[in-house]
Amino acid sequence: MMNAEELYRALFEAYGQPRWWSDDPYTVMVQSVLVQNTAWSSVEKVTAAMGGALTPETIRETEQAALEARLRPCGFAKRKTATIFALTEWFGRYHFSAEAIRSAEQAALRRELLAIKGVGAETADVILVFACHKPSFVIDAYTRRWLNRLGFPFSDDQEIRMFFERGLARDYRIYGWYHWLILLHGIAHCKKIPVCAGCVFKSICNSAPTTEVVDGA
DNA sequence: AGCCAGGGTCTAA
DNA sequence: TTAGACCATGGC
Repeated sequence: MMNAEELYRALFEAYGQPRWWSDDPYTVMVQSVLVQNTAWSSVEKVTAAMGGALTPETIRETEQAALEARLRPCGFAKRKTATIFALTEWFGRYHFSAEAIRSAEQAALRRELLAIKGVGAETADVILVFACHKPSFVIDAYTRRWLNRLGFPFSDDQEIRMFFERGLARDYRIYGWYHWLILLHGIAHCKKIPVCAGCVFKSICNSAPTTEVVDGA
């Protein structure tokens, strides 16, 4: 059974150097809410439609009904709008400063984020890693499914968190890259309906077909 | 048609 | 504390 670091190397080997979510912390905050239970293509569509308007200043000046209308393609527009306003207010308490959130204490930031309605563990951890530069491992549906199919007996997210946080250097960049690699792998091979052809983990994956299937057959 | 998409909240037992 | 209903829209 591979450990967290070996799995990382295998993903890196297969997918190469992953990109960062976004260098702009506010973009990370908004998109992490938009993507909840939603296809990434919808997030891109809305983000593109907003043009360069993804700033706290612009969002604060936007009427609630207007923002709802623009977010509609991502689903759950009412709730996501409220959450984005709340997140904006939270960021405002740090004067919309990247440096301010990055110099704050990780545990306090996580508590504050989780106190915002519409922000759960995954969204909070995405913001912690990609916006606040804190090592807080992001566990999403792909992560659970991937580990499960590789045969790990984890029964809850706490055990998954320990597996990664105990096995890796506490470097937020590794956490972010790791999450992005799992995402890339998930999209390519680890959806609910697995695509085993060409998967680097095929030989050790529970969802791999027992009888060999030739690509394209 | 019906399932799926990078979740989160609320409620009942 | 855990499982299930519910939230909404678009793509395939």
